[in-house]
Amino acid sequence: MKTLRPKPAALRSYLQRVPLFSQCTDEDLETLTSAAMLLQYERGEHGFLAGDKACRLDALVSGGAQIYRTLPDGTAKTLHLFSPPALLAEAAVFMGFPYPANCLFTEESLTLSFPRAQLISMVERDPQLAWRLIGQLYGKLHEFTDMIASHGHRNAVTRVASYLLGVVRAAPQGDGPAARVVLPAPKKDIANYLGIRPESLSRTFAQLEKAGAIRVDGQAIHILQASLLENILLDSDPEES
Amino acid sequence: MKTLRPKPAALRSYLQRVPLFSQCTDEDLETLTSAAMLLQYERGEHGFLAGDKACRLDALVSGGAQIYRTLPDGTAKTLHLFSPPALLAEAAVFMGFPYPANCLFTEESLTLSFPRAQLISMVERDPQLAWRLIGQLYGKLHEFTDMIASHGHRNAVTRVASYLLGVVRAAPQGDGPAARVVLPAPKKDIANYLGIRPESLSRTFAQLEKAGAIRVDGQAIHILQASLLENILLDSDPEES
DNA sequence: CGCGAAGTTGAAAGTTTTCAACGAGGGTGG
DNA sequence: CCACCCTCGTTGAAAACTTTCAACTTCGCG
Repeated sequence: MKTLRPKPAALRSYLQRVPLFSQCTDEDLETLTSAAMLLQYERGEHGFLAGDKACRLDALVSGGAQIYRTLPDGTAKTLHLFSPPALLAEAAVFMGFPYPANCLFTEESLTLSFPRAQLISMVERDPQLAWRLIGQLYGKLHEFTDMIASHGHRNAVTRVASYLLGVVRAAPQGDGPAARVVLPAPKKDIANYLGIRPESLSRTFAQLEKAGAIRVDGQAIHILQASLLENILLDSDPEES
Repeated sequence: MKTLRPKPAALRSYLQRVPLFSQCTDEDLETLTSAAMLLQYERGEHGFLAGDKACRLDALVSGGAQIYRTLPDGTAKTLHLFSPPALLAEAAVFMGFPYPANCLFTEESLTLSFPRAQLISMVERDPQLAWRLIGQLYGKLHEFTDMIASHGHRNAVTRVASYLLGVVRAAPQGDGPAARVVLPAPKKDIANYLGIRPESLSRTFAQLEKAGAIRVDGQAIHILQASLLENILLDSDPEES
């Protein structure tokens, strides 16, 4: 982890990409800019560990991160995959609780880091900001809801199809003939996130590729026929060619 | 669904059991009491459906409820099982979004129902209340986190053990020699919540019973040896007798 | 008393995991 | 600049697990 010293203007431009602060008053932005730090993390480095005191809020502005938890039997379960812009563990930070899980950067990343005390006082002064925070939490709750629902899918093919469709929907690219999805983490982490083994994910990709629904090119997945994926969700027996 | 007309004093006593409002000022409690409705639902009745406009907040004060979503293939997935006291879909209500899932009462239940507009203005007047709301959302986020993590458990036995331990921990009863857990819904719904078939849950209970870890008595589960369950979580090979 | 929903149990079928081996890619050090 | 190593990803075959299908029992309720 390295602390960068960017020009205030650059810092300000990063700041405006963070959804929570995008509509702040100039005064608040000024305060934030003066106290925020721009941090650089290597791939494989940890942002925080479960149990750490949450005294700073990190906003991911570039790169990628994952939140994972270590289960009693020693294995790890990925709870969340983040692409920028995203807030990391904002709920724990605002509540002043220790982090409930670990944060690992899956690529070289940049984060904006804000001291908790300052955020608290800003929220207390500005009801608008409180509502936006509640909105953030709602959004995350909704994501988790979707994730749990998708774990209900019977087999691996369905879960993967559901995941791919979810990502293309969230991506800003045209979903026309051949949308492209770049996986936000190595495939083994995607597999863990989806609740299957890396081998199963590999086989599932191969199967979808053979069916003509996608084309796999390293971490990039080309969606050739979204309709095929959608059919898999509708009926788990899409009579593959 | 039937609207009851309780005495204000009774209504007030229900109100104080709702965590979000337990520390409200007398004035706020007065306002809430005058606008709140006490509703009675039958087992099998719906509180709301996905897509409905969330214009009231329901607090479960007795009985039981489940939140479930219908997947594209027509099957249902239970996302949450509620025992009183609990708030139902508070995030959607405060954000003014339509409900993202369905609410079904698993037993005859009583809820306190508050009009959204009133809650919003109360939160805006009272920063303390806003923080408690954020705390509520944090709590729910945390629950979902645990749930997703528990879906990471390899086999059904481990998931069930994890679930049982989670419930005893949340229950106020002594966890001494033989704690007792009453399932908050029929076993088929518990199974769905855990992401397994009812048959598998039945077999798993039988297995745990044979191992001497629990005793199943209808919807009541006696935890005979919590340590056995904990061992299952630590190592998925607890050399069963 | 009898019906229907819920739960249990058995055996076969289907899926995923596990174990193992191999190939490709990136980074490091000689 | 190349060899080496380690991680990641892929593929195969066997093992383990869950689901499915079906029959039967239990329980609650009219």
